Amino acid sequence: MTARAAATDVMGPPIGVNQRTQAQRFSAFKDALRERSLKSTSQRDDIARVFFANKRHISVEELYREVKQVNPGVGYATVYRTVRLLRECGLAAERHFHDGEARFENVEHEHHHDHLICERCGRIVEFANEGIERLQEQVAHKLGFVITRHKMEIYGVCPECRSGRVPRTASRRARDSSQT
Amino acid sequence: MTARAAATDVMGPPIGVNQRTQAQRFSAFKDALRERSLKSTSQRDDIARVFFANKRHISVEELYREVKQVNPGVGYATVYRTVRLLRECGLAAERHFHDGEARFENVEHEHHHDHLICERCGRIVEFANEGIERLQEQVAHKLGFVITRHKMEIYGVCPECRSGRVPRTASRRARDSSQT
DNA sequence: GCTATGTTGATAATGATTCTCATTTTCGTA
DNA sequence: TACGAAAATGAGAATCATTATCAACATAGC
Ligand SMILES: [Mn+2]
Ligand SMILES: [Mn+2]
Ligand SMILES: [Zn+2]
Ligand SMILES: [Zn+2]
Repeated sequence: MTARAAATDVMGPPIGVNQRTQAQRFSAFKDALRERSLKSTSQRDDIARVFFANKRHISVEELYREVKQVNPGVGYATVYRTVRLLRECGLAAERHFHDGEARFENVEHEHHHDHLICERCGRIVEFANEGIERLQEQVAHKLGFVITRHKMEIYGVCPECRSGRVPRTASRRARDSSQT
Repeated sequence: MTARAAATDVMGPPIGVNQRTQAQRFSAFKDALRERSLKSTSQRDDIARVFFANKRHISVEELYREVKQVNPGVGYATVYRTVRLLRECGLAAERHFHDGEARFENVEHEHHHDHLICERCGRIVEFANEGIERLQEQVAHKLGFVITRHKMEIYGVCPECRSGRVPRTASRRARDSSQT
């Protein structure tokens, strides 16, 4: 979406191409509801719209607050329920970055990716690396396992944080996913 | 410790060599207490002994139950406190395998390792792979990060579970770490 | 319009972990 | 060996994220 570094050798193919538009995602959601004989409601629509429009890796708390601004009546439980629904429909992916709360991101079908997380400022950078994936397969195969999924997160300090002028506190997990 | 496959190419050097004995670990613990001006108590000793003697990847709940058998007066909070202490002393490593509760394992200084987890029976197999570690470093470096730690878990189905005769339920996370 | 059925919001419940605090232990020192 | 400051303990309350409950309320097909 934003600028991309030409680091394809180590990084694998660019992340973020071939994304569905917000509108496409929204109608995919409506279709999924229909298929499952679930009902369309204003709160589901609002929550989904905010989710599709949003930056990546949003927590339920954050999503709840944003939805409140467009539809103040929505309850916490409904946000939880809808986010679970989005996950079940394959439109949202749930992540757990060891900061207690779950985070959700839009699913781009084509590209699996993993994460690099700055322990100082909370920034999250995505990456995909074919070599790592291949080695994982090899290891699993050697041990007789068939992989269903995997999780890999690298924690460290991002370049901005290392360069001295730290983005102070407060804006911790607000800033998110520079999508380098 | 047990039999080891000669899969060093993909797997890296064998895990589990150069382990300290239980007694060595225990006295390292006592030393750590002294260094920090913490007091030696019977409950700390009992909890630590059980932990050092135990199989890998034990949950606080499990540890609590085992400690109860040797010292029924020990409270839940003390087990939590002691396990945290062991972690701070570098004698225990905390893991989170997406089954809600934290698990702790003895730290073998020489060998970092990652995990393969069977989603069917809960079996946990350890592995170390130099190639993966190297690629992680490369990816992080390319993105300007300095790695502090990382987490990688592969989930799948183990050979036993695939071979039909499933170790029924119930023994879920009892069986643990075949240390292939 | 009229229901059957799914949905909602408030709130209680849950499960893992941490905190509180009154009581008890430990251990260096007299 | 006895003291007493400092630390540790156990029971239960508190916390935090998430899920369950349930009465009141929309939705959608007829
Ligand atoms: Mn992501
Ligand atoms: Mn392990
Ligand atoms: Zn940072
Ligand atoms: Zn299995």
